[in-house]
Amino acid sequence: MAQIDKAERRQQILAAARDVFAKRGYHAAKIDEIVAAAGVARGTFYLYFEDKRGIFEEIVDRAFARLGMAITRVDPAAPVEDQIKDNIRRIVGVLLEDKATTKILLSDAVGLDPGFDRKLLVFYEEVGKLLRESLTDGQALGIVAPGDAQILAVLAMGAMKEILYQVTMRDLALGEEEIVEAIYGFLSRGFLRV
Amino acid sequence: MAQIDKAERRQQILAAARDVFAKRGYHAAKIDEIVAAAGVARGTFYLYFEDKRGIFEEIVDRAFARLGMAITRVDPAAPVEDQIKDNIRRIVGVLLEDKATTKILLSDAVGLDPGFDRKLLVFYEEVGKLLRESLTDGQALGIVAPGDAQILAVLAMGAMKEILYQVTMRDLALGEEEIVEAIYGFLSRGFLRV
DNA sequence: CCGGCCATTGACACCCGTGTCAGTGGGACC
DNA sequence: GGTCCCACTGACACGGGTGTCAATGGCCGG
Repeated sequence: MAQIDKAERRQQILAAARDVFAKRGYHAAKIDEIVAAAGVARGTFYLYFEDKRGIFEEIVDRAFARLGMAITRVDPAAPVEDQIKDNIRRIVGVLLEDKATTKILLSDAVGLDPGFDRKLLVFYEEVGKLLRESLTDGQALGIVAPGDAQILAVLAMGAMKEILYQVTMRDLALGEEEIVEAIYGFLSRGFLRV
Repeated sequence: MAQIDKAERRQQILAAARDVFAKRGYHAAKIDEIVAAAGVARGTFYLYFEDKRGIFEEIVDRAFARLGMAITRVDPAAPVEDQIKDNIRRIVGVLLEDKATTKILLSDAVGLDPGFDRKLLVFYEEVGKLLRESLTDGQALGIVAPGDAQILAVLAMGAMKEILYQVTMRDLALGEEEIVEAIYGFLSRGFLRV
């Protein structure tokens, strides 16, 4: 076995774990399958990661970090349409770029155990807070419909999560820009025209 | 131990299992804890249910059945607002009435394993089909915004799932009617008023 | 060429939870 | 009161997956 840079080996195991978790789900993913996929022995895994839970958590944390980077605050003083669309575009981009990780985030990490549930809720709460504040600003300017900004934020996040969940789990053949436009249109105007 | 009607005993174990699954999540829920909660011995459990997976599946199937009953087709010839609101109201009602089961549906059953994922997707696909058809009807009549009805259906379901997920997992103090109105307003008109 | 270091290996022991099954007891019917 | 039946019991064996650790070997500096 060729000597490999430590960081690179870590990366290699991380990528294998991501693929196996995405394919099997957290519990059905066995360490033996991960190390086989990484082309490494069982013991090596434990040199680089605490345990199964640890590596899974790292995958999720990195994904959240990437997602967090993609989201920026909307300035309600400037025209909002492009700002909103850009946010949606970046989020969709990050999630479709690595579908294995997205499946892990939206499916495997859900309902793992109470501890992990809390981690997810905290992340969504942070994103929700940002969104809520933007909505509240918008309401003050009259460009966002009145109503509980907290609920609106949750509904908006849910819509996005679901379309990306469906695109990831079934292979809905949708282009990125098509998804972005659909989300934007839905969030901004809903669908009734009575 | 008093003799009990068989159906009642089954029910008793089912209820205990529901509570334990909701509290711990699927994998952390041990048969021993379920039977303890039911006040029954380990062996008895296996007289009534195939195995852990079996009882979990039954809980989910029953929940889906109840949910399915709550949803009715929207007749686009008649005024739609009340029909839509009634559907939302019934769905929200069913899910908030038994939060333990709702938590199981929206959290524990997600990403359990590929088999269960398929079951969930099939259910959402059925609901989505109904919704999609209603939306297509509405588009023909010009009362629903143009656009891919499939995507709109997914976005609408996602918004509902998320608000109910949040209400169930954190205890957002929201009244049922408040939730119904918020969902309806969001689905029908979105939130931008530019 | 040699010695030491360190990443890597994989067989193994331990753990924990599941599902089983031979035994128990209480109610019902005779 | 006796006997049969069946729901119920819970100790146990089995399986399989995890994390460990003593052994290995290749690279590098001397």
